[in-house]
Amino acid sequence: MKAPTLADVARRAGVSYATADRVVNARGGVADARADRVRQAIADLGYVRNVAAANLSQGRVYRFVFVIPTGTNAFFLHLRMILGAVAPRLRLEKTELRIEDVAAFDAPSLVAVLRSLSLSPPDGIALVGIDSPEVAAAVADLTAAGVAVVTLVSDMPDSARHAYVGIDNCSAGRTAARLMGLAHARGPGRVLPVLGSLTARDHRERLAGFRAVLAQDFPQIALLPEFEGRDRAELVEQALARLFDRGEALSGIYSFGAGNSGLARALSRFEGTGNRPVVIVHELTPRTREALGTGNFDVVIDQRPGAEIALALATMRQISDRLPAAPIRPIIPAIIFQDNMPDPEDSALLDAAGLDHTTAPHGRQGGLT
Amino acid sequence: MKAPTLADVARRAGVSYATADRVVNARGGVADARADRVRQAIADLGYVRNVAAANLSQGRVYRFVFVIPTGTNAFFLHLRMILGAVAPRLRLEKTELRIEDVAAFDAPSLVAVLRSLSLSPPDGIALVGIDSPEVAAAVADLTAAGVAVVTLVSDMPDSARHAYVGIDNCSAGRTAARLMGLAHARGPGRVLPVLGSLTARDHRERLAGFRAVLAQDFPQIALLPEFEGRDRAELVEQALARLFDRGEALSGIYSFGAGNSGLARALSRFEGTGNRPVVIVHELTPRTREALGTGNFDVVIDQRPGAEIALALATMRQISDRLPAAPIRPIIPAIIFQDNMPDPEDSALLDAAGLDHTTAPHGRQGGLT
DNA sequence: GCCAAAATGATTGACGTCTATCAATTCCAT
DNA sequence: ATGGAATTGATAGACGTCAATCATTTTGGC
Repeated sequence: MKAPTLADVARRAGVSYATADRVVNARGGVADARADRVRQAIADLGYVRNVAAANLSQGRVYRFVFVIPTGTNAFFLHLRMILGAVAPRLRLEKTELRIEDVAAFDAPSLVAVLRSLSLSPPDGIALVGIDSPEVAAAVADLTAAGVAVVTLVSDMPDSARHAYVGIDNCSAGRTAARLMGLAHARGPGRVLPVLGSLTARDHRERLAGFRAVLAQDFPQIALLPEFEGRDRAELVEQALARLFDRGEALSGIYSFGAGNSGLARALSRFEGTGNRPVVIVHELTPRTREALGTGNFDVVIDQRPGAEIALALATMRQISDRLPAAPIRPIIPAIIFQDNMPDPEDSALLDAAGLDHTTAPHGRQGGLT
Repeated sequence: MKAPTLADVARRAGVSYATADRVVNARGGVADARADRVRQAIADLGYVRNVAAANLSQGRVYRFVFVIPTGTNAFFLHLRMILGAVAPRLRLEKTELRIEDVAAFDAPSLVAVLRSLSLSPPDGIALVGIDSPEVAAAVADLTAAGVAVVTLVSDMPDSARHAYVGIDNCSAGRTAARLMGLAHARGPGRVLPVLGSLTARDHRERLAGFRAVLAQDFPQIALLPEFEGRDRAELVEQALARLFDRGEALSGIYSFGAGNSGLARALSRFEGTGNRPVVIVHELTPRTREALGTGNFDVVIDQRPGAEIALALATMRQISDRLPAAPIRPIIPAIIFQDNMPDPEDSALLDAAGLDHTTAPHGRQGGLT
């Protein structure tokens, strides 16, 4: 009752091992009729090639590249730190990680990096999606060349990327609105959305989800026009300071871009007064962690970069292994209060749940031993 | 620059391959001095045995057993469904899953199952912890026999189990309290805790966390004595009905046992009145999902059984592989509103983040290629 | 110094796959 | 029919480990 090998397939198809091998490894030079018989035998026996044996024989090393924006954005710095921390261990698993820098929000720069990568293509590339036809074209070239391409954090649904690894940003925005509504259970309020840039798809989606739920379920909350902070802390701080100086009575802030240290500074004037607005932000960073702890922020929605990296790696490996694609589901964000902050040193680690094994099954085939 | 093999170790230690093999596989018959030289060579070279090659040569199959309580508890039914769904795919990875039934909350029954399993010990066992010296003794025997033992959902910190796979229940209770407090931002209230049984460690921890945060940060909320529903829906429904009939003005309910369908029925009397208490429950099930959708519950704290199973499998595999133990971190629960419910059919699947690769690294060794 | 026991070395076949080479067969166009 | 091309078969070595066997050396007790 053990798993069939390629030799079994060859025997069943009535061909030699060499011919069966030519078919499964697409080496060419096999007549159609024979190739069909081999494929039929594979289907009949349910043959799945033994990736471990294959990799052993080839001495295969996976080469994966993460293309990460540069700059002071705390989230991406965190992503880099995790990648650095897991790289040594991954080497034991014959996986080499490389980080390529790219300017943030800069399509031409991203295209240049992708083009340069295609000179000696790695096995897989993870990149933060940007809405741009040129980037989409570069991605298409890479996938055509057999590179596994996944989008990280922000998707490019209209490109040829194999999968998106990240949270459902619309759902995250809706969740933020629900939390905001919960905190306004017994009264009206005025809420300000602060974002990085409307050119980023993930930010657009969060805003749309936030708006939709507020409009539908919380008519007592007035939504102010969003402020575009361009991920720059000082801009955020200034804008809020001006608002507060004008005497604007804010009951809530939803900040879903970077630059939250500016937000924290602007809020310091409320310390001890007890009438600080409700503050919901994205991404657990040293700053937001601190603000949660001191009670200056209420909620952090974290996209769990460790889980994202783990899933990205597993996805790229699976594509490289030519395994039947398992459905990739979005990362479920963590909703964090001062009471359930994960251990800071743990957040440098990959998130639990192995992907070889944590691969989702195809359907409802059911049946235990 | 490739990874050292056992042949390299033998050469470095100045012994034959056979001797080195005797050491790493604990076959005995090696003089201490020589064994030490081999171990030194292993340390010097950083040798890590190639598990894939080893398994290939042995035709190894992992045998893992999940000991799951019987009964109508929706959460455990869900766990069983996930296990059934992933079993076929795991077989491709040379992993055989088996479920053993055990009566819920019943230490003698659990001991009997564990004893029977030790007759032909599997490679790993995952079980729901019960506070009991007899169970702890049975676990100790199993680990001594070389079985990888992990506790699932509820821990047994004083036993010899290798790891706990589940959420931090104290933190979950604190989170629930924070959410409850957020919803009471502008006024006092009376909150009722509903639990399954105080004999279950996970329930005790949730209650303790919930109490602590309410007492510390939300003095305006009065905490009623907890109700023990014994995971039985009809008991929960009756108790609440009596309470409401008496005119008790509840502003919040935190239910962290099973039997939430009874809670939903008891709450139906508030439909359309707009003054239903804030309801926070545990575990995403068909019932709680429905109640979230209709607006009868506000928040579900889900321990993500798919992620738990994935992590349990990865952990057992890692122990079986005699790999350096990576720290096991708690599962981060999902906080779910009507706005961010995961796709129902997805919840039958394992959670993302492969564990071979999603294994956490040891420390801060750092350094990319 | 002798003998048994213990320790060590040397080697082989298996696991399933990939790559490569060479020989043998079939096909097709002329 | 004949030659060249395309197809097919047979086989070997490599990957790193494990299990097993048998031969050889060393050790320790007397």
